[in-house]
Amino acid sequence: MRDAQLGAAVRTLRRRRRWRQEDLARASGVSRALISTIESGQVTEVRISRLRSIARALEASLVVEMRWGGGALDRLLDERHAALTSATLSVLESSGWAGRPEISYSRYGERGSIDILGWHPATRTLLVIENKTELTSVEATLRKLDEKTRLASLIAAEQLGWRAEVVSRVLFLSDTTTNRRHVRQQERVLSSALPASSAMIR
DNA sequence: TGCTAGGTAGTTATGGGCGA
DNA sequence: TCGCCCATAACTACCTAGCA
Repeated sequence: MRDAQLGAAVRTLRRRRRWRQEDLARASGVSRALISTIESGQVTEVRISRLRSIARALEASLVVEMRWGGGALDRLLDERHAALTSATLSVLESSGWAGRPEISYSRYGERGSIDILGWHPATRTLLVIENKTELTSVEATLRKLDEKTRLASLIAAEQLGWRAEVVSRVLFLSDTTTNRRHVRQQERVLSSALPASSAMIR
């Protein structure tokens, strides 16, 4: 949808309710000036969170999709993830662990892929590693990591013949300002679920 | 309802300091 | 050297007020 179309959609839905811009502004918690800006098609400087509030007030939903170079964006995102996976494998292997990337599974209706499965033969320890270039949702990440940790010993035994006595888990994040901020904001949840810091793990 | 000016609060990038 | 924290400057989104 183009910017002008988005503005027109907001206006149409607003008028359908017989609301003035003032009414929509109050319902969505933004200023009337912003409603006017959006309806005139100048959406580029408006935050997505504001557009979502307005859509919610109109009982509509906002779907944001980023496109670039056909399927090139997916490939680029994969490249960043692959680079992080590669770096993680290097750290793992230099510490005497074996590592297998992208172990897919489908069990009990749960399906997905373990980013890296680490194995330490001497201690029969299995390490479930989750790599994130961007930490968007801590809850979703921890939920998925729990699922993978729960299934890891079964998957490792079936697919790799690794019979573990201990299963642990690690979350690797790209070192970005945004990730650091998210970690600070969700510190209590993260430190409760993953108590060991980078230095301790190393 | 559209538009603008001026002001403000929040966000982000960057760099430096400190301890392990 | 690395990880972490913090201060700061620059930038941006959004507001109010006011006029057409």
